[in-house]
Amino acid sequence: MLDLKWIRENPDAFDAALKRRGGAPMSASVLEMDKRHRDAITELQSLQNRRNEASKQIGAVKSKGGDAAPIMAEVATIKDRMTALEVEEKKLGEEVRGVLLTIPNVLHKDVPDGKDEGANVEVRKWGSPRQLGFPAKDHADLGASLGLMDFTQAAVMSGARFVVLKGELARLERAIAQLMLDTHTRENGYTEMNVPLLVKPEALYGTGQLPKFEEDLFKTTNGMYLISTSEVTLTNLVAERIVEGGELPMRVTAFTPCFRSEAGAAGKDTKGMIRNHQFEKVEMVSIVAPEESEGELERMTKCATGILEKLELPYRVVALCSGDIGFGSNRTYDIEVWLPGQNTYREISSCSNTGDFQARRMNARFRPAGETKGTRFLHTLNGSGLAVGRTLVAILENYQEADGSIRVPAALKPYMGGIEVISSKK
RNA sequence: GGAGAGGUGGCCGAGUGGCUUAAGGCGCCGGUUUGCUAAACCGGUGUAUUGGGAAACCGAUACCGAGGGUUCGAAUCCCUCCCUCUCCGCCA
Repeated sequence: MLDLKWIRENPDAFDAALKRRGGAPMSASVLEMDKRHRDAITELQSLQNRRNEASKQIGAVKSKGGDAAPIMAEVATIKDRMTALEVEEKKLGEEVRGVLLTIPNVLHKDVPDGKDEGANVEVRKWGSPRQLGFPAKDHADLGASLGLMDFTQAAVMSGARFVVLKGELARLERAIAQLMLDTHTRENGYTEMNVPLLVKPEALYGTGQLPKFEEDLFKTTNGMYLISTSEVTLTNLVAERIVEGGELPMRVTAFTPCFRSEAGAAGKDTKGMIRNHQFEKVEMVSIVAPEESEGELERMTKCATGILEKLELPYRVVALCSGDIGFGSNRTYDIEVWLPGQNTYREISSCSNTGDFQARRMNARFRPAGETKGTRFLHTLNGSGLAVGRTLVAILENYQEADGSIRVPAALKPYMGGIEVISSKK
């Protein structure tokens, strides 16, 4: 959510920011609504002031045995106006907030302009695709021929976009998550958390999935939602809180399932486990002071790419352009891993700085160290570290051998109980 | 799910309709005293919105779990909901 005061003082910059996102100017309508709201507040407060004074007089007069009827009559005359104003003020306030909740974050000045993902800019590249010397298979074919990846039976119980992993592949997924968590907790300063997978709508308003992207989520019959990413729960750890400055930076990570309806993705990535309704992800969230967030984004991106380097998987880092960047983010780096089966780089992580955008929605503030009064909004960042399912895909495709077996990456061997090669059980 | 007890500022805790602009204490900040520390004493100490001001600041309004209601006036009375604790039942 944007700062209404900032919009008041910088209407032109606000409209320019909307334009970069491909939106129409809104400053005039927002400020008009804001003006009506504030006028209502001002009038209501002056009436409340008069009522409070009159009520005190009534008490004083009555205690002396006098006649308070004239003053009571005066209060009665302003009562109707007050009731109406209360209703109006509330309605106008909700109207303003409702509009603010649908406005995307202001982009960082260095975000490249562009209409869609075609305009994203490659920032750096690491490793080079291995020369296989035979035609690459994709992960779905590899998994099926190993007898350890079953989409058919998953569809029987759950429908499309689900998978059943078996034996060494199930273990491999667990091993990948272990490596990621161990790396982030031991080397990168993150604290491991175990968080809820079901949340109230408020939590999703806080991180920005609601109100605009409800169709991407699974909703339960009692009005809760399955999380689409543990960014939601990890970031909401500071919701409605005032954090002491000395506690910053807060770095938290979690390994959780994620649930997405993939409403707008019909026909996209229908084969394999690239785009499933349920997948596992290790997420990183950093809560920092405003001055630190730009540096933290670079740091977090390196924490994510560090995993790919441990796994010796070639990747590139891409700066998202204005047309491709997420609603709440002011700047995003996508990390794309090389997939021989698709002969291309595919997204495996997305690291975003949301500035104070989510913090405003969540009312997440901090008191700078050494200051006793006053609070400021925190800055929040989130990044996948990494998508575990897609990492498994990348390992299958990059470590495949001509006979369809999979070598276990060196970094994962300690987590695989000595297994060096995953081969067909047929 | 059943029965009971609760939810008041950073923390503890008083407060059953108007001398409460939420007592008192702890903590924290500043000051006095002091060779230093401690103690003692004095003063200060929330959040948000709104109005005024260039600003430091000054005024107003709201906030005692949340939302409604009664009343000239609500932390206090009424209704609904949420959460916590204890016991019982069920359960991984």
